[in-house]
Amino acid sequence: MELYIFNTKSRKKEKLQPQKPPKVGLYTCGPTVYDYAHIGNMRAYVFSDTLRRVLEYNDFQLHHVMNITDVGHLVSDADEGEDKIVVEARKKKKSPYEIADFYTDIFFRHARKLNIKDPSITCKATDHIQEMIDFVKVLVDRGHAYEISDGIYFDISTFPDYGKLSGIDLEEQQEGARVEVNPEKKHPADFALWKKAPKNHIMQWPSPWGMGYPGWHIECSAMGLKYLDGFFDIHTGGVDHIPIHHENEIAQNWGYTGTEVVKYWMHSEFLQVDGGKMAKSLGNFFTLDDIEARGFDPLAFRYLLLNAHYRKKVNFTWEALEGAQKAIDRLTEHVLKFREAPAKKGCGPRLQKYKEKFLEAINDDLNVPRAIALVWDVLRGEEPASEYYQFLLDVDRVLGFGMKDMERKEEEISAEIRKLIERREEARNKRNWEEADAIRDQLLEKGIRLMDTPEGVRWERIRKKEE
RNA sequence: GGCGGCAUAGCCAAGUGGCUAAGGCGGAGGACUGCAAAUCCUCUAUUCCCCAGUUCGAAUCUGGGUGCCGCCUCCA
Repeated sequence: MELYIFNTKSRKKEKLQPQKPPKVGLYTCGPTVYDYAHIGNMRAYVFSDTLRRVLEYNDFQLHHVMNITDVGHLVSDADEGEDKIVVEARKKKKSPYEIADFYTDIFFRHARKLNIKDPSITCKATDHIQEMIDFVKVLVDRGHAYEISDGIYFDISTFPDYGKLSGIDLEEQQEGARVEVNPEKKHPADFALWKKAPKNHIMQWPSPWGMGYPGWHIECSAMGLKYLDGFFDIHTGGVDHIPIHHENEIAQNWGYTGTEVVKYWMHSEFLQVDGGKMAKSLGNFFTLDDIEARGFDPLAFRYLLLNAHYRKKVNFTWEALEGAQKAIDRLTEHVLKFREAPAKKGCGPRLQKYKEKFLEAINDDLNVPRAIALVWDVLRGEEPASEYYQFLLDVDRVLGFGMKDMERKEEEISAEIRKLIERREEARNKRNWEEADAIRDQLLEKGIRLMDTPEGVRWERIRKKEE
C-alpha cells in the first residue's frame, strides 16, 4: 500500500518515498514558549501527531524531531523589536529560562492530554547556540550573508528560488507594507540570521559578531540538519509558516548545503473560532484548560479536529465541541461493548474489507474523517465480536483516542448524592414513583443523570448548560 | 494594493466527472421503560451559494457573480 501526502511545494499529492526507507525523518516546527499554547496551536501538533501515527502504521521507522523555540522571537517590529520571552520575563520578574520552562511544561501537559505522542527528539534553541553560530558563519563565508549595524542578514539575491514555496513574486510584494524596512538591508526580504544584542538584552551569547542572539529561522535549520542527519524527509508546520519562515529556511538551507534538504513540506490549516480568526482581542482565544474548565474531555477536542481534514480550516464552536463530546462518549460505550464481546467465526472477510478501506483512507493524504466514518460503520453495523475489537485497537494506533484504556466515567460522588440514589432505589422498590421521580429530578439539578439498567442503577455526571 | 483558500442539511464535516451526496451531533417517529435516561431500529440535503457554459453525464471542470476567511510582521 502506498502512502500519498500533499506536498506544499508541488501543490500535489505525492507518493512518499523517503531517502532511506524504511526510515523517515520528520521535523515539526514546535511551539514558541513565551505564552500558553492555544487550541489553534494544538491543531498543528495533532496534525503532526496524526502524520507520525500514519507513518508508523505503515511500518516506517520514524525519527521525529521537534524544536522548542525559547529565544529569538521579537515583540513587534522586525528590526527594533525585543525578544518576546524577554518581555514576558521582565513583566513577571523571572528569568527567561524559567518562563520558557514554565510554558514548555504546560505545552507538553496539554499535548499529552490530547494523546499527542512525544517526538523522538525535542530540542531547545538555547541549547544549540553554537550550532547556529557555525551555520551562520558558513553562510557568511560563502557570500550568502552580510553584516550591517544590527546583525547578520541573509542575502536573498543569492538564492534564485526564493519565494517558490509560497508562490510569492518578490517584485510584486508591497515592500514594508506593515513593517518598516531597515534601510541598510540590501533587499526588504533579507532576513536576520544573527542579531546584535543591546546591553540590556537579557538573553545573549558571544559570537564572531559580538554579543547577540540567533535570528528567527536559523534554529530549525541548524537543529533539523543536526538531528535528522542532513536530510528532512518531511517538514511540517502551520500554513502561516509557508511564506516567511519556511521560505527562509529553504534559502538558508540551500546556502549552507548547496541543495534542497527538505523533500516534502506539509502544512496544517488554521483552526477558526465562530468562522473567524482566533485572537486575544476578540475574546475567543482558548486553551485546552478552558475546554476542560467547561467540562469537556480533551479527547473531544481531538475528535473535533480529526473529524476534519488537516488541510481544511476547521470551525471551532462550543456547539461543535458539544457534538464531538457526545460522539466520543458514545464511541466509548460502543468500544466497551466490543471489548466484552466473545470471538465470532466468519467475520474475517468483512474485517479484511474494513482494514483495506481504513488504510486506503489514511494513506490518501491522511483522510482521517473518512477513517472515522469507517469506525462508525463497524461500531453500528457489526455485531460486537472480539475480532472487531482487535480491529478497533489497531486503527486506534492512528486515531489515538485511547480505546484500549477507555472506561465508563466513574467519577467521585458525594455521600449526599449516594444517599439520594439509595433513597430513590428504596422508593422504586416500593413502587413509589412520585418520590423516585422527584429524587431523580433533584439529582438532575445537581448534574447527575440516572439510568436504570437491568443490572441496576447507573449514573453519570452531565455538563452544566453553557452560560 | 498583492497573493491564496473556502462556500455541501440546524451544527461539525467527507466526497473533486458517473451506482442511492460518507460519518458524527442535533431533530422526528417507533421499540424498550412504571415514566424516563441509556441503547436499538427507521426517517431527516430530488440536491451541493447564484448564473451561464463544457460534457452522454458535474457538488465535482470552465467563465462570471455574490458571500466568507486567511496571508503579505517571528500567530499553528
